[in-house]
Amino acid sequence: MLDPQLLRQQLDDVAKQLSRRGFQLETKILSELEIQRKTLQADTQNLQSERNSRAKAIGKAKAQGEDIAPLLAEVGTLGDRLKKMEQQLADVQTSLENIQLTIPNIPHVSVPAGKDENDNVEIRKWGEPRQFDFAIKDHVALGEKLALLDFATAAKISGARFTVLNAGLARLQRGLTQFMLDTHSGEHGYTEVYVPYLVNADSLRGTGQLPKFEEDLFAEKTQGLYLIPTAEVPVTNILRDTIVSDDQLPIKYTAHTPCFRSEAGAYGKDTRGMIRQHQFEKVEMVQFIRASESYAALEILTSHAETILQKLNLPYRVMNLCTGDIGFTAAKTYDLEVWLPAQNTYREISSCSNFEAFQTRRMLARWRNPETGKPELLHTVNGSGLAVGRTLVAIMENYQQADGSIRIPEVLAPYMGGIEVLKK
RNA sequence: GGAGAGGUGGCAGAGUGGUCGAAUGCGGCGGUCUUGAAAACCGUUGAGGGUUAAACCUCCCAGGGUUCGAAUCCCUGCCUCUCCGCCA
Repeated sequence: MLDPQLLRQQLDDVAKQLSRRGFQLETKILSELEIQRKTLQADTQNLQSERNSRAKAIGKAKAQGEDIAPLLAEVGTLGDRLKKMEQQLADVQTSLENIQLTIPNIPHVSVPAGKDENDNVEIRKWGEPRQFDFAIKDHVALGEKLALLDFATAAKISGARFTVLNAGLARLQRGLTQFMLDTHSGEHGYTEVYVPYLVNADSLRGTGQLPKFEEDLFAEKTQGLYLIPTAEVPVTNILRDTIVSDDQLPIKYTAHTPCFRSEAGAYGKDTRGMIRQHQFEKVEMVQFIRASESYAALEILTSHAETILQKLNLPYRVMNLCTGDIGFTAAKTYDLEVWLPAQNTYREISSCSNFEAFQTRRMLARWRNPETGKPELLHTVNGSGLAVGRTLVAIMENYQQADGSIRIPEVLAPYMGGIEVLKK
């Protein structure tokens, strides 16, 4: 959510900045509602004030044993009028809020202008794609040949966009997850947390998935909960409705969770293999930070995700997403794209964003500034570190050998119980 | 699943229809005293809106209701705790 003050005072400027990302702000409706709100609120408060003073007078008179009947008569229909006006005000405020909840974040000045992913700007590249002297296979062919990847069985159990991992590959996924968590908690200073995978609507509203993106979620019917699309939701909501002290900052969490996405808008996209699944594993990093430090934190957090790719020796590039491609809640996003030889291209494996106060305003996540003594909104920065399923794909394809076997990256050796190669 | 208790400020905990946004204690902050510290004492200390500043308004889990007036009464929901049963 954007700052309501900003929407009141600099509506046209906000509209202009939002147009950079192709969003058209309904300035007319907003300013009309805002005028209504203002007058209604002032009138309502005046009536409330009158009610309060009259009620107090009655109380006082009664305490002194005076006859309160004439005072009661004076009050007349004030209560009813007030009730009506309060209702009107609430309606206007609800309308305003409903609009505000669907307005995306303002892109940071350093976000390049552009329409779609083709306009994203490459910031840097790391590693050399390996030259193969044999005909390479994609992860599906590799995995099925080794009997490690089983889409048919997953389809029988659940349907499309699921997979069953077998034996060494299942272990590799577990090892990868462990490796990522160990690196972030051990070397990057994050606190590991374990969180619920089912969350309520308030949490999803807090991080911005609701109300706009309900169709992307899996809903659980009996309790009205939702399966998390990312650990960002439960982890960020740890600080919802909380004021932390200055000496607790920055707060840095890492968590591993499965993620569940309906992929409603992705029919026919990435149908082969485990690139786009309804269920996948991800390790997430989340930072809560003072406003003045959030852009520096974004750079550092991005480097934490890069560290994982570097340790795994997987070539990648860093993209600065353009105004047309950044997510609804983000002010700036770097995507990390890993080299997939079978697709002969780079594919997204991590997304690192600064949300500024967009989420914390919805969540009321604040810190107390010791200089003013007042609570201020925190900024949130988060990123995948990394998407485990896609990392698995990248390892399979990049570490494949001529005989169809797959080497295990050296850093994962401690997690593999002596397995050095996945083979028949 | 059955039975009961309860949700109040950073924490603990009073308040059960009217000068209550809320006693008191602890904690925090400022000060006095002290060479310094502790102790003691004095003062101060919730959030949001609004205003140049004030006035003023809202918030005692959430949402409804009763009333001139609700933290306090009624209804619904959520959450927590205790006991019994079941159970990874």
